[in-house]
Amino acid sequence: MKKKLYVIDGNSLLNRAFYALPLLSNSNGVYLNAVFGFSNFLVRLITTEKPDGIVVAFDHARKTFRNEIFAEYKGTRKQTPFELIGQFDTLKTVLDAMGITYFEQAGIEADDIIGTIVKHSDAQNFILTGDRDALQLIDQNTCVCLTQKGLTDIKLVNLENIQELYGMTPSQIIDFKALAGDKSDNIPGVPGVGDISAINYLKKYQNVENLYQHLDDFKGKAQEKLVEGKDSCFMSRKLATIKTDCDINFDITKCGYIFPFSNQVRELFEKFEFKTILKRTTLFSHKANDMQVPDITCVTSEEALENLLKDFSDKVFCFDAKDTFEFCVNKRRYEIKYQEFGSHNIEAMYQTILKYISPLLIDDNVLKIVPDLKACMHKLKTDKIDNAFDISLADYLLSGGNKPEAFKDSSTFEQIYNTQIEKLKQDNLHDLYFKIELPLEYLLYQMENEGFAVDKDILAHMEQTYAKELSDLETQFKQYSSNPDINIKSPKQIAQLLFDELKLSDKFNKKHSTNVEALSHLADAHPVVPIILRHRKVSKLYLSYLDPYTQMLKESKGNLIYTLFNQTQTATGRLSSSEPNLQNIPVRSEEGRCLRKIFKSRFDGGKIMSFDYNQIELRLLANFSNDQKLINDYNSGADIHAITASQIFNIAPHEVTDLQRRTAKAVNFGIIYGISGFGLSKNIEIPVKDAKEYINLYFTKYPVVKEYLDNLVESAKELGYAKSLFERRRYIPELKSSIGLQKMLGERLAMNMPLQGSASDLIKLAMLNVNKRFKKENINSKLILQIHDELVVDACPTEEEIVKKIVLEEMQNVYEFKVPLLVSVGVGKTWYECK
DNA sequence: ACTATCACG
DNA sequence: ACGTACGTGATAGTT
Repeated sequence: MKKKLYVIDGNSLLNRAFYALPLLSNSNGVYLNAVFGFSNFLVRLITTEKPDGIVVAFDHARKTFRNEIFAEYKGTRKQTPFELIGQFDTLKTVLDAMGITYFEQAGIEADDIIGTIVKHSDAQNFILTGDRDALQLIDQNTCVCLTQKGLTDIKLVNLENIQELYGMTPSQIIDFKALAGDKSDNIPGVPGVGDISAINYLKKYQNVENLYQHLDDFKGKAQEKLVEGKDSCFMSRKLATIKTDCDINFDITKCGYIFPFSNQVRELFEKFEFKTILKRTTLFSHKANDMQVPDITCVTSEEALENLLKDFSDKVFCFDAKDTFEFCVNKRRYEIKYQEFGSHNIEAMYQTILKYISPLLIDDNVLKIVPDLKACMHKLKTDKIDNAFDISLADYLLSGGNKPEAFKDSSTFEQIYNTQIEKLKQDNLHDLYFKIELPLEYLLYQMENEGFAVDKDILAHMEQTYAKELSDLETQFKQYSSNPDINIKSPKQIAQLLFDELKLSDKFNKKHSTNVEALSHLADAHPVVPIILRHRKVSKLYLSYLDPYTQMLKESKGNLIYTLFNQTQTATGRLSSSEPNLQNIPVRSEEGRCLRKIFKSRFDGGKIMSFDYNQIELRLLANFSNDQKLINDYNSGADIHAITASQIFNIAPHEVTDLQRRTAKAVNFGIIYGISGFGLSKNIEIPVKDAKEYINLYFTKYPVVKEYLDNLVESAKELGYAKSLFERRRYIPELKSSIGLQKMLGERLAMNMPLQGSASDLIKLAMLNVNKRFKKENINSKLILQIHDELVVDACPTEEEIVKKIVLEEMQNVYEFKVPLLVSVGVGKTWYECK
């Protein structure tokens, strides 16, 4: 077997990685997205292809021998963004650590190095690049892996398929550029000859020499162009020809690499915070240090635990309750595993542990520091933990929209706490943490424990109905395909059936997308399309909701479904809900909405009550911007979108048509999301020009809003972050990007965060206030869900009125504004009837 | 592990 | 010239 040598165009791939991945920096502010993409690419290459050798080639400087032939060669190239420049050297340190050889040399390009290598290697060569120039190097021993978009999608081009894919032989790639030129490299070619003529000429004359010997075949303009462009043509050919005789020190025996990766690689990746790669422990030859040295003592009996805690005199108790219980006494780490502690299971272990640590937990003079308070409460089955501090929650506020890290070693918690406390004060986050987030964690624990009651009969009935329809739809679908094994759930196979086998075409859908939007255009084109659409809808309802709930309740004695509220998940300060997600129960379509009939009150004769902030984000916009006109408009009490429409279209509110209101509604959403003409145009399917016009009209009517939004972007640029009403931060490094797209994204984030973030702040505060009132007034009804701008209460039959009064008061009066926050109430036996 | 799709605010 | 609405989670298919 021939050895496999992979020759990588370092510039091309690092560039691709840079533009394919979001621009994120590690905590030191170093940009590493391209290095991350490249490293991932290497990992994938090494683990799946198992190459015998890898070598990387880089360009050395902008000026090369080609600039001596033609000064403007690559003259139209844009400056490399500054975020990328430093990543080249960083990548080289990674390659060094992996033992991968790389080449760069003054005066020549990566392509020339690659050309020289493949001509001198006796291996099977695979060139990895995004640049089609390399196709000229294809021969018996060499093929090219072209990255399509990003780095995951790769097209293999070899001697067998190049003709079919490009209509040319490898050497004709050069002649093609000699004729058609290359815009990106600024190779002129023959002026006036484009891609199509170039291919036709080459089909007939094979190469440019032969073509110019048959100039007589051409007439008029075509001949003129060729004659005039002859010099340019041959010069272009020189420019496009990759050198294969560079003076480089290539030795195939030195193209190996170290795998599994050395500790050096691990240390680099740790510094770079490449967590997803580090998690794959099999990639590394040695285990991470913190796994290697278990400086932790196992506690194996109740007596041992009791003795340890007897001596406890600290003012701080650090612990973590997961599958094992870890804690810290006198700076030493201990852990308890249920098997070695003599317990039957984890639950039993924690009940025993609780007996011993409960005095500490309720002692207000002992500070409890934990990495995830709510998770600990669940394990210990108690919220009687006073004077607690959650370092993940603090980290969430402090890292302002970046993903919090996991805290593992309890002996470090106290130090982390000390640092965080200082930082919270510094960043004005102290109040947000102690007055809102930390108290809220206790409330969320309560809510998670309440659960949502389910009507098992209705659930079972719906589950069966949908299961039946689902299997009927699959049978029907299969009749339309020649392939008996076709899978209706595979977008790929559906695209194949619709666009290849049935030859359906949609001029708006060149990408052959199979989403609802694309398929609805085709609904009348073929009877199979409605079946697919129906299947999508039904399988969504069945697989995301009905089936999982059925499974969950099968194993439980009661009829309650419990969700988790994740408090450190979102960039804006919202909660998220999972396992199952109860924040995305269908409501927009009537059929989906029927699922809400499953959710009912736990009380006999009780009611589900839903309280919904009306357009909270728009009302906040009016308040924050202080646009007197907007404030007056909103205070007039009429329909907000209709008012906006009357302003945009310059008509009286009662003259607003449905379409105008819909348009205005979309404009209002656009304002919240960080407006863009393109986004609006796509959303309501109008020309970009019109969308921009509407936005302009809006800002003409509300100039102060425009000024406010501009200021938000300015302030975020200055500070490096956007902030909410209660000082919650979201860092926006994108604003500093020199890449237009990233920067514009940053600007939209800067406009959206203060609105979305403040709305989250406010509903969190309202939840705490509602809870306080419930406690004070001995309410037995239960707050069970929060859905961003909505609270759901399960109300006892006797408390309906008082609950309504309390929740309305607390939500509407949560903060004093010029434009008041309004809340609408829905009440019903089931969640479905809450409208 | 990533992508497409679709449910919600 | 190019391509963008903001924030989530679950599922299945594909790599």
